[in-house]
This record gives sequence, C-alpha cells and structure tokens, in this order.
Amino acid sequence: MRDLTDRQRQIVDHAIEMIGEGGLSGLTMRRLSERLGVTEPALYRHFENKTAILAAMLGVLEAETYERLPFDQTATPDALAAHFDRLFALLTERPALATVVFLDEFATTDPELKSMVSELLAKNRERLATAFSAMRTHGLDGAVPVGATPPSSIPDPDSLATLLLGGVRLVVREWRLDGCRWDLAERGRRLVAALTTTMSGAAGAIGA
Amino acid sequence: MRDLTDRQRQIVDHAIEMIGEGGLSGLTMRRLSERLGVTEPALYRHFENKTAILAAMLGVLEAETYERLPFDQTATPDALAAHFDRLFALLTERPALATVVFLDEFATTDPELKSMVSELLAKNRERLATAFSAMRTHGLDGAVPVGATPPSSIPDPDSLATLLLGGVRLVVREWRLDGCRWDLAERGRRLVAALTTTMSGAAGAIGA
Amino acid sequence: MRDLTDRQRQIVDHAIEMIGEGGLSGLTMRRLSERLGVTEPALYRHFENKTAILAAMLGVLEAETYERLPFDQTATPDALAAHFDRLFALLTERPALATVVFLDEFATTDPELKSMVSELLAKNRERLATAFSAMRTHGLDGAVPVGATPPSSIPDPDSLATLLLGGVRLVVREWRLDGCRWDLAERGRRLVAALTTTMSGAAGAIGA
Amino acid sequence: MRDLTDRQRQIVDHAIEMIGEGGLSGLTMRRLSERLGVTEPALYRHFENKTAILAAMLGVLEAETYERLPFDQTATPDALAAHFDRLFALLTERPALATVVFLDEFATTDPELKSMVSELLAKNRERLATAFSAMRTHGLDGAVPVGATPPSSIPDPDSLATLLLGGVRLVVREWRLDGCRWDLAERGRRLVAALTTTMSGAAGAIGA
DNA sequence: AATGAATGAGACTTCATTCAT
DNA sequence: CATGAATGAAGTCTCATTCAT
Repeated sequence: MRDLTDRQRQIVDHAIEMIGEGGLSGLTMRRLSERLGVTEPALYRHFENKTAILAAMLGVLEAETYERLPFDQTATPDALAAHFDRLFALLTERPALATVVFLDEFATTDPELKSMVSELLAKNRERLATAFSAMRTHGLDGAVPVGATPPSSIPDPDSLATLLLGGVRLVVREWRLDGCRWDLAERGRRLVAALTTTMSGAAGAIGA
Repeated sequence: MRDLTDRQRQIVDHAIEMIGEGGLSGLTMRRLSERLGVTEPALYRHFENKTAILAAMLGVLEAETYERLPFDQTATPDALAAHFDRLFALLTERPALATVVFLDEFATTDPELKSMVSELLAKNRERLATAFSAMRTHGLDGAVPVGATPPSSIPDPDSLATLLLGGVRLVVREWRLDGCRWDLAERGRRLVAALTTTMSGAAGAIGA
Repeated sequence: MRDLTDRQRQIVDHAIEMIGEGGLSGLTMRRLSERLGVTEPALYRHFENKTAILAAMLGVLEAETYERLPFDQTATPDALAAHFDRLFALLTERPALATVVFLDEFATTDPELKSMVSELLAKNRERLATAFSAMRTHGLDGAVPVGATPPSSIPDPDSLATLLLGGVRLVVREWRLDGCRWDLAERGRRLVAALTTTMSGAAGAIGA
Repeated sequence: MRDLTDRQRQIVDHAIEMIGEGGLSGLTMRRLSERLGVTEPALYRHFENKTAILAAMLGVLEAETYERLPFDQTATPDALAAHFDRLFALLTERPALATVVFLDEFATTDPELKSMVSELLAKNRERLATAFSAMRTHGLDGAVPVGATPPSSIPDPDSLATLLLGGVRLVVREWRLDGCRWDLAERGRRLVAALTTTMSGAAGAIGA
C-alpha cells in the first residue's frame, strides 16, 4: 500500500465518513466528489477506481488500527483489556470507523476487496489467538517460568480469539444499530472482562 | 404481511438464495423475476416493493430459525451445544442462510428494515442471556437446588451471550468468506466448547 | 440471428441511418433513443447491449444485402455487372448503407464484432471468387462445354475477386466522402466493366 | 504545421503506433501522453489539439509514403509491381501503418480531416491512373513509339486505378483483420499480377 | 395474475481540454 | 517545457418502479 498523497488521504477520510453514515451503498462517486467540492472526474485523477478508493481505505484502516492499537508484548488479560479499551475509545471518538472496520459488505461487492477483507479479518484473529496461546504457555499473569507446566485448562486459543473478536464485533455493531447512544467503552469493558475473568477462574481452579 | 401466499413464499425463497450468492446487492428485482420465470411487474402483484420482500424474508427467517431451532428448557452447556449443533447443521445444509441470517447490510439500506434487524439481533441475544442467567442460578448442570448459593463466578450473562453469539456469527462469516470449504460443524463445536468448558472450569473451582 | 421484433427492427434501422450520418462514433445510445422518442433505458428492453444492436445490424445487412442481391447461377461478366448494378442502385437509394456495409471501424471497437465483420467480408469475397472460378471453367459466356480446355488465361480467381470487391468498396467510399454528389451507378458500372472487358480481351486472345 | 519539431515527430510516431494497435478510438490524449512519459497538458504545448496531431500524422504519412515509395517514371506493369512490392515490404515492416494509411474512419470524425483524407485518396488514385494512361499511350512495355496507335483495349485508366488501389487496400485490410499472420507480400504480389497479366493478355490480343 | 414498454434517477467512467504554477 | 488539478460533456448501463393492456 503505497503512501497516499494528501488529497488521496482526504478522499479516503471522506469516504470513511460517508460509509459511516450510509453504509457502503451510501458511498457514491458523485456524493464523494460533492463533499470534496469537486466534480466526479476529479476523483479519477487521484484514484483509478472506486475500488481503488475502497482498497486504500482498507489500507488506511489497517495501518491506523494497528498503529494506534499496538499489541502489548506481554499477553496478559489486563493487556488485552487495555488493548480493547483503546479500540473502544477510538471508535467512540470516530464512530464512522465502527461501520467500516467490520465491513463485511465489501465481501459481496468486489472480488478484489473480498480477499483483502478476508485477510484483514484473519490477521486480526491470529493476533488474538497468539495472545491466548501465550497465556496458555506463560500463565495468565505472564509469570509462569519457562518450562513449567502450562495451565492446560485454557482451551483452544483460536476459539477464544474468535469468541472475543466476534463478541467485540457484535457489541460494536449493536452500538451502531442503536445510533451510538450508549457507552460503548463501558459495555465493551464488561464484555472483555466476562471472558478474561472466566478464564482466570478456570485457570485458578487448576493452578490451585 | 403475515401468512405468505405460496407465490410470496416462493419469491422469498429465491430472494434468500440470491442474497446467499451475491449479497444484498446481488438481489435485484430484475434478476429475481428472471429466476422466477416471470417479468418484473409480476413481483409487484405479490409485494408492494422490494423492502416488503426483504421484510417478509426477515419474518420467514425468524420463524424458520426459531422453529427449527427451539431452545431447550433446560439451560445446560450441553443443551447449548446441541442447539448450536442444530444451527450449524442447518447452515451447512442451506448455506444461503448463512449470508442472510447475520445480515447487517440491511441496516444501512432501509430504516424500516433497520429496526427489524436490530430487534431480531436483540431477541437472539436475550434468549442466550436468559440461558446463561439460568446457569448461574441453577448451576451448569441444572442440578443446583433452588435457594442454594449460585456459582457466582459465572459472569455477566449478557456479555457471555454476546461472546457466544458474536463468536458464532464470526465463525459462520469466515466460513462463507472461505467459500464454505471447511467443516463448519466441527469448527463451530470447538468454539462453543471453548466457552462452556472455560465456564465449567471457573464454576468448578468455586463449587469445589 | 433470431428474428427481430418490430421495435428491434426499428432501432436497427435508425442505427443504420445514424451511422450513415455520423459514422460509428455518431451512434450513441442517447441519440438513438432520442430519435426513437424514448429514453435510453428503453433501448435496453430490446437489446442487451449497444454491441447487440450492432450485431443485429450486421445480421440485417447481411440478410438484406444477400437477399436483395441474389447471385445469379450463371456466372458471366454480364451477370456480375447486373449484380453490382443492383448493389449501386440499393446504395443510391439508401446511402446510409454505404457507410455501414463497408464498415471496418467495427473491427477496432469490439472484439466480438470484429469476427463478424471479418466473416462477412470473407464470405463476400468467396462468393465472387467462386464466380470467377466458374468463368475459368465454363468460359466467360458460360458456353464452354464441360470437359473442354478452360481459358486458362483468366488468373487467380481470388485475386480477381479481391480486385473487384476492393474496387467497388473504394468507389463507394469515395462517393460517400464526396457527399454522394455524383452518379455512383454510372461510375460503378465503368469500374466493373473495366475488369470484365479486360478479362474478355485476355480470354479472347487465347480463345482465338 | 510543416516541419515538425523532434518532439512533434515523436508524438506523431507514437500516435501512429497507437492507432495501429487500437484503431482511431484507441488513440486518446491520455494514453498518448502516458506512452510519451509526460502528462496530457504537455501535448498541448506541441499541438493545438488532437485534430492537429492527426493532421500532422496525415502529413507525415503522405511524405513518408510518397518519399519511400517513389513512382517510377516508366509506367510499366513491372514498375507497378515493384512499386507495390515496396509498399508491402514497408507495411510488413511496420504494420501500424497498415491501419493508418487507409484510414477512412477519419472521415467521420472531423470535417477538417475529412477533406485531407479525401485529397490523399484522390492523389493516390490519380497517380495510378496516370500510370495506366501512360501504358495505354506507350504500350505495356513502354516501347510503343509516340504517335503509334495505342492498344485501345486497355480500358478506363481511372477504373483500373480504382481496382488496383481498392484491391490493395482490401488485401491489406484483411491482413490486418487476420492479425498480420500471413505473408502480405506474397498475396499482394499475386493480386497485382492478376491485374497486369490480365491486361497483358488483353493488350496482346489486340496488339498481335 | 401477468406482460410489454417505458421512465427518472443515478451509477461508474472516459474524453478533450484548460488553467495556475 | 511541463505538471497537478480540475472541468463539462458525454458515454454505457442498471435500478426500482409504474402504467396500460
């Protein structure tokens, strides 16, 4: 994903906002150009396609999400919670992202974008799964010395990752559907806690 | 709107299939009529407009999903697992539903549909939440006598419901994105198990 | 080429006329629809594509040209002359055809049409070549009895066909470029005569 | 307009190549500028507009064709054959010219170009006609002394010129349509021979 | 109950060209 | 001499919908 020019970045930003407001179908070249105060053909000087705009958007999202939400080296429940706290804060601050980040509509529209979304999704889940794997190895508090018996009761990291990511997606989605009227951060924190405390209980049971 | 005629039901069925193939944007009145072997105006004999078709579709989905997937009275982890097993079987058998059931695209298109989707989603989650509540009250095996101390380590039923529902949605979504090429039932079972066994561990720790 | 409906035929006729006036680039869906007194989308009820219209046009041209210009069984110079007389009369009567019949622009626009044009051209030339072959076999007046030595001085039928067809095409083209201001039939007759009399002379020389 | 600058010449050359590849509609200012490695406005430094480029192109073609294909003073069949041999060699070497040289599409686009094409065509034909006239006067081998009775069987020089030029154009066109896959020189030689030998036969018959 | 024909709005895209820098 | 940014006009095509029959 080559670096975007200022204008390109501007276009992408407006596109995100528009999708936030009216979904993917709310983003048309015409309306996008109007919002930028130019005519439609002007957009084509900066992007080859509408698809190119969407692709750039995915790139920006990936960069922004990953850079603004770096994953802690130490994979503890607290680190996880902090990570998602930052995510919820970001989405609260810029709700349009909430529509776009979890954008599965893309999948049906353009085959080219389909794989991009697919990959992005997979990468997200793998990062989480890796974190859960680490917890299994080093203990939930990261304190288990190397070589010690892992608390094997922590199950299938992949499934845990799917549960957490899916849960987060769902809560964000409901928040959007409800017009962002309630406190996403609070509800989200409870969600993440629900998983991590359950795990703590389970791990503690064995560790005891 | 209730009690669809045969023809209406036929239309809705084809619509489901078409959305399964090409997403919401893959469903056009033209293509729908072609698939039914009639012309477009014919559709308007049976439904007022496209929105009405989608609304009817949601109704059918609700009925079909809920009727074919009755919730067991006994809210035990096993009952949950069985429930979702049935869901995965249904989706494997008729993959088009996988696209439609979790259709959030709807939200952006039509305000009328938006609330329908919202409600459907909420109802789903509440049913699950109720189940988790019951587990908290009666123990995971449903054997805790009324009045006994609940295993309080089972957290926030709403969050658990969101995690499970979200996780299921996500796994189904990935399955579709991958072209339904892997075994949804197997992967899904692992997912549900991941949550219930974690809960068992936690509950057991305290109960012991 | 399935039979065209009345409306389709109407569209094709107007298309021919428009190409006659402004070349292939003079034919736009917008202008075509305007001339028919309808809006653009109406055209798409009758033809899938602009290409489909052009293809139908080629079909009509082939039919009309070949049916209105049947080739005499007896392949004599006079028959040839008569044939082309009919062609020149047809073009004079409906000059738009002159632009379309020899339309090579098609070749560059649409790969699908390219082969249609190619074939049409080849068929035309082959018919002529067959006629020249017959002359070689049966004599220019068709009177040489079977088995007699052919007047071998009549050369390469294919080349003769190319010369004649090419000459006719060129004269028609010049006529169009000059705004159809001179007598195509007269000039065309001289052209055909130039070839056939030359052949007569040559054949006579040997036959003598 | 005369005496193109280096840059102008470069532009025209690329334009020829592009028309060769995609027809007149394959030549756009955008693509032309891309191929030259500059932006569009740069082209307007060198030519007033697209028409000017095409006009310059016609000029170049005329010059190049006529200069590289000088007409022999002696108008004999052999000289004609040699002339066209050189033409076929030129086209084989640079097939793009084949599309451009006989470019009648031009006629429909721009009235200014229309007359240029018309004139070019006429000049071509007249040169040939003059040659045929000379043959009529001086005999096919150029040996008939001035004042002798011309072999009157050689008909209408104008028509002969049209036949030959038209035939050549057609054979070149078919060669292009077939993707330049066969030997143009060989096929072209046969074509020219077909006319000249026919004439020889006819003339010989009388001359004898 | 269905069709044939049409429509208004609007989708994405391309073209030749211009203007300030 | 060239660019970056933009434009007006126009291109083909699709969509949901309507109306007379």
